[in-house]
Amino acid sequence: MPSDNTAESSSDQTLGQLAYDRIRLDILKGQFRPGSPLRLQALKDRYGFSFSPLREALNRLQSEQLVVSYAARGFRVTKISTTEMWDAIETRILIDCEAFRRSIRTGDDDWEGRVMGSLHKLSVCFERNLKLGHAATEEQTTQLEDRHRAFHGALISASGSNWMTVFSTQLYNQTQRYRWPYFTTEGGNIFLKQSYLAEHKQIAALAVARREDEAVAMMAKGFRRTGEIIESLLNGEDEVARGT
Amino acid sequence: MPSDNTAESSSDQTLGQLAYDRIRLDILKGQFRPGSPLRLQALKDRYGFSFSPLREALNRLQSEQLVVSYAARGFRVTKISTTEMWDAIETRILIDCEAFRRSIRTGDDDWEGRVMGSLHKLSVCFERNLKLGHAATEEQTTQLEDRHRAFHGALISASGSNWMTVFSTQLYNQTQRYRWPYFTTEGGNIFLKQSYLAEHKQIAALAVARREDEAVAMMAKGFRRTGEIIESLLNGEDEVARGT
DNA sequence: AAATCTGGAACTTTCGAAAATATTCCCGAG
DNA sequence: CTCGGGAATATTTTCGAAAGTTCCAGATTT
Repeated sequence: MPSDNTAESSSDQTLGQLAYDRIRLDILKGQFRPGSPLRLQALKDRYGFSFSPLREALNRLQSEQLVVSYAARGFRVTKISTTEMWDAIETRILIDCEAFRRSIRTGDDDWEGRVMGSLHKLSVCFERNLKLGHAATEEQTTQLEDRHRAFHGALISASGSNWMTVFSTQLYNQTQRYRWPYFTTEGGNIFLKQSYLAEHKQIAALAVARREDEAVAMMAKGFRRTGEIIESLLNGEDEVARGT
Repeated sequence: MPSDNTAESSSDQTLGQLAYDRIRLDILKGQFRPGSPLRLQALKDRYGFSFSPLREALNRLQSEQLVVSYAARGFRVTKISTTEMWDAIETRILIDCEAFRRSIRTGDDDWEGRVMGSLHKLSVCFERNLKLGHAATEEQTTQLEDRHRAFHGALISASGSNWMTVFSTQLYNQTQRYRWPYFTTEGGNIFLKQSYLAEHKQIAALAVARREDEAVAMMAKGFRRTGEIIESLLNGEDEVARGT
């Protein structure tokens, strides 16, 4: 079954690349608790890579703020907290909305195609999940996340700005960290909410209709609403709520 | 002579840290031509670090878009071009202006102090440079750049957003790459233009006067004008103008 | 002459161990 | 009992060499 994401797919990846991909995914999925140390020996045992590629991966993740390092004391998963989450969300609104605006203004047929195409793939997946009525398997959730990411990528893919794309991706990664732990719960799984899919359909419709302000406003609202859902769930937990 | 920047200064840096700092600085100063390969042996000879710390540094720089890597073919300095420059400038305007706005709205006495203090240090340096009337030494230019960076950092230092700060720094680095090569030329050295200092003084004045819109507008205008100066100089050169 | 092999040099990437640095734990002094 | 001191242990960081790729030039074939 062919993969969904737009990976570069060249068969010649270095081990460092692979290690980077796998560790990043595991952090995004919360396999390592935020704030916990990433010991090299443990990573070696887990993935089978040796020190060099692991170090390579960790250094890159450090620049992307998924990992922090302390001189001679190794690496840790970056902590999470509601203030950190809101910072990521509000900054993403700043970036994505501007990139979205530009795309709506200058996007051509190809862009519209990407938007509607990725929306369709998201919908298919989404409805399968809705029909299930409960938390899906890990693999299904992964696919849903991938397609959700692809859809948001498509929306801003005609911005013409490389930097906005890079930053958007980085912030998407951050927010995914907050979403993922709740995909197993009823109330927290946004992919189980009918309204969430409807909202995305409407954003796409407004986009191709070139109704810029409405589209952008709806996107921003969606980001904030997701934040509120997560926040209410986070407040129910001890460990994270008082994130130092 | 104590350093100007707000480095963490702890005496215990790893070699990887050091290598990262030095290579980054050399890229920003154009010591390596954009697009040129960064061979490990050459870097080892130049800095005296061995492969591991060098690799560490290069991987981090890759995440910050200062170098690109090709699997099993090593690292290169990322290319420059006018379109890349304008993307960095416009994205920086988006980020910095929002962060500036927030700082003006919520900044306290400490923030005002940082703004006026860093402005003063910049002015002193600037005027010494102006008095010289010609291109300064490398060391003087470095100090000027450091203080210029510190001033812009101070302006947005009360934004409350970690992400905006991170992105702003990254974009500042990019734009510095374009400025630096022209510090040795009469027409291109912005630090030799009286108006450039006056503008910065005015931005600071408007900021502490909480005249938000005017301050932000002037900042954006300044960024764009610098871009135009660089662009006109770049067009005079072959190699860079047709950046693929 | 154009295109395709092939061998070796130049580099990059990876490994495993040595060196350097932090952390833990135990013990004795106050 | 509490508080350092200091060896023993755990971990990170760095090194140099081995393994694996790419690149290039020259020979060989179409």
